[in-house]
Amino acid sequence: MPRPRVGPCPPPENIYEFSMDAEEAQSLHFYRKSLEKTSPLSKYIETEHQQAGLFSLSPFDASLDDGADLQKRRRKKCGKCVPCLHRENCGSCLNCLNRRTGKQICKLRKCDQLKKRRSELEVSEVQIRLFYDNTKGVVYGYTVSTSIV
DNA sequence: ATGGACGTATGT
DNA sequence: ACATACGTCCAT
Repeated sequence: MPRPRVGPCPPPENIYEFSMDAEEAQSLHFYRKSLEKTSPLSKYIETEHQQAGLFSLSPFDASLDDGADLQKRRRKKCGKCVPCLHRENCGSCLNCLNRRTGKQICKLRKCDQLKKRRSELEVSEVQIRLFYDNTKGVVYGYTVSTSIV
């Protein structure tokens, strides 16, 4: 795998944008994972790619790992909504008062995403940006983002 | 519909 | 090992 250029900007090669469904995105992710296992340098290079911002570290991208039990894996708080930004437990909601047996986060801190049933969330498509050099036919990296309807 | 209990995934 | 809190089941 080629080395990415380090820095805040993507390398000046072509950027190819397209969308794929979640299943295709998983295949791409598995392919990347298999490359990591077969190349001794791959882990190091992967880190460089991440530092260069070429691979998405978004929660959804992480969730593409091991897609077999995607449905079973616990979701994580988004970290950006108002409830997530609350640092302190209110101490007076039912969840706070029932902390020991209830094992639930303070109601004021409950992430907006996690309030929804998983069945209410539908990933419509996955946007991919490929960074590549078409003179060499080399892909330097990609980013992944999802849209949810 | 709402809340309580609990197993256990997840991160440290 | 331990704390947190998600997912699920059950009662109301």
